[in-house]
Amino acid sequence: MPLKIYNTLTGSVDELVPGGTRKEQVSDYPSVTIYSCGPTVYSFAHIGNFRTFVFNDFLRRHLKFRGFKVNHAMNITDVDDKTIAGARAEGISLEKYTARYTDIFMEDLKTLNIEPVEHLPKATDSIDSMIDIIKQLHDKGYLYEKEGSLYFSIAKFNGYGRMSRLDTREIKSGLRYDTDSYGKDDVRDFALWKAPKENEVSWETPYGRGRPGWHIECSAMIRKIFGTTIDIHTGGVDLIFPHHENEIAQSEAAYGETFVRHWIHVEHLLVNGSKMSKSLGNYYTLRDLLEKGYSPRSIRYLLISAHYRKQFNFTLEGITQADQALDRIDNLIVRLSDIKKEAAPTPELRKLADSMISGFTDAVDDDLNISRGLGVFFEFIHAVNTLISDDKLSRADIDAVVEALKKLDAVLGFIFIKDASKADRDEAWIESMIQERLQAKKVRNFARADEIRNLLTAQGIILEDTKDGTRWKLK
RNA sequence: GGCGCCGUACCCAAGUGGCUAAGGGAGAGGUCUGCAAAACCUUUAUGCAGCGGUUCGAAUCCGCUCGGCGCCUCCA
Repeated sequence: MPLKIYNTLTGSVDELVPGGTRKEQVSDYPSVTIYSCGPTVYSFAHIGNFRTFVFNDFLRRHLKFRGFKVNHAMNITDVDDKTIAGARAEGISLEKYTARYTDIFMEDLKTLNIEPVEHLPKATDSIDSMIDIIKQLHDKGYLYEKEGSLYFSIAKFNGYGRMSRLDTREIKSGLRYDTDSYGKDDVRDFALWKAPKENEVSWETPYGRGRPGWHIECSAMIRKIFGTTIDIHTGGVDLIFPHHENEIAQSEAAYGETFVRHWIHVEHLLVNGSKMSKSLGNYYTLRDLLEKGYSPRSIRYLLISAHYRKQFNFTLEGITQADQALDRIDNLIVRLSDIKKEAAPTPELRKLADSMISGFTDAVDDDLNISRGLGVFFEFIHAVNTLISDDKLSRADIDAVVEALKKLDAVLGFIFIKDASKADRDEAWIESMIQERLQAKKVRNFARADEIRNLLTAQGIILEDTKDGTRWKLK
């Protein structure tokens, strides 16, 4: 079964064909080239931003799981109005200012168990490629200059607005003007290169001093890193227009070849029914949530668990529910490791594990339907639990389950990461308390047994009495 | 005003023409237990916002109505 993903450009669920030519074997394909719109490093990213980044990670992990090679770039926007304003407000250099938020962002990615991508270019390192685009556009007559800024003329580009289906629309009249729209020939024309303002960073170019417009950096980096048409470009839905539409226009006008084959856009995270955004102030940063005691693992689970093309209402209760779902996974692992029976492996289990993996793969291959995939996974957990309860599994079966879980975790990235480690606790002491309690129970000194249990509970340690003994876990 | 998406149980969420409407949380019952807790098992929608229509057959297609959201402006 081929891997199919919704393509914003065509408006349909299309098979992913890296390199543009269909092959017999997945291994015959060239690396899947992916570009993801990254953050503007002017402050902390919020959890809505991370929905997209977690999605990017899920996508690349699934591609690798399916046997594709992946070559993935994500940009860091380190020069724009907000970063310039932020640096100025603190009286430090733009570099120093953006380095701080870049570091924070990278830490947050790591916290969420997001894999590093192959390329992490900064806008300010790609100025030469931007100038090349401008040169091409200049030579081909797509740009004009107004008051020292260079604009792209969308009227000259055939097919502008194809992806956002904007071409038939009228931009609503009476919209407020932003400072850049001043003097443009068409309101939709966009700045490629902005005239320098006083005390602002700027670069020298053959077309005058200035700094990059927003859209050009992505086109420039893609050109610089991948050279030609790439397979996948991802970002939030809010970038479809105008950002991605403008990228297409300037890249295809400059180089005369298809820019991106497959556009993938992630829907918004909502809070109380409206879009989470900095300007509305209704946002949580990752660090806000960690301070409240929620685990990165639960947050990753929550963000990944809803289908990427559906708006998702974010709630704290949702994180708690995610946490409970993860408990169910953890409990399976604990019960497995407690199996004592020695016997030959159960063929039934191997079959169960294989069909779980293929069911999961089919679900995720179908436009990354993670919700269905998780359903398959939890049905498997249920089935294995039943086998354990019926005493049908032996120690020889543990590996088959763990192996299957590891395969899944290569895609999900939340099964085997641990937040609070048992090793952080004084295990020997806990074990001794458990032994003392068992002794007390034996001589029917239940008051002492309960006292010990309460003492441990107060420290966040939960005792589980099973017929094979007592085990403990952290709350 | 233009374009688009969504409305499935107490909550979250799959399913987009055809067996008994996945899965997670919560609730209820059970197993285990000195009692608990935890864990596991069982269970919870004759119905899929409402009303019409198409069809042998619709949550799924079409129309209308109601409700919510997004984009059209910096934004993941």
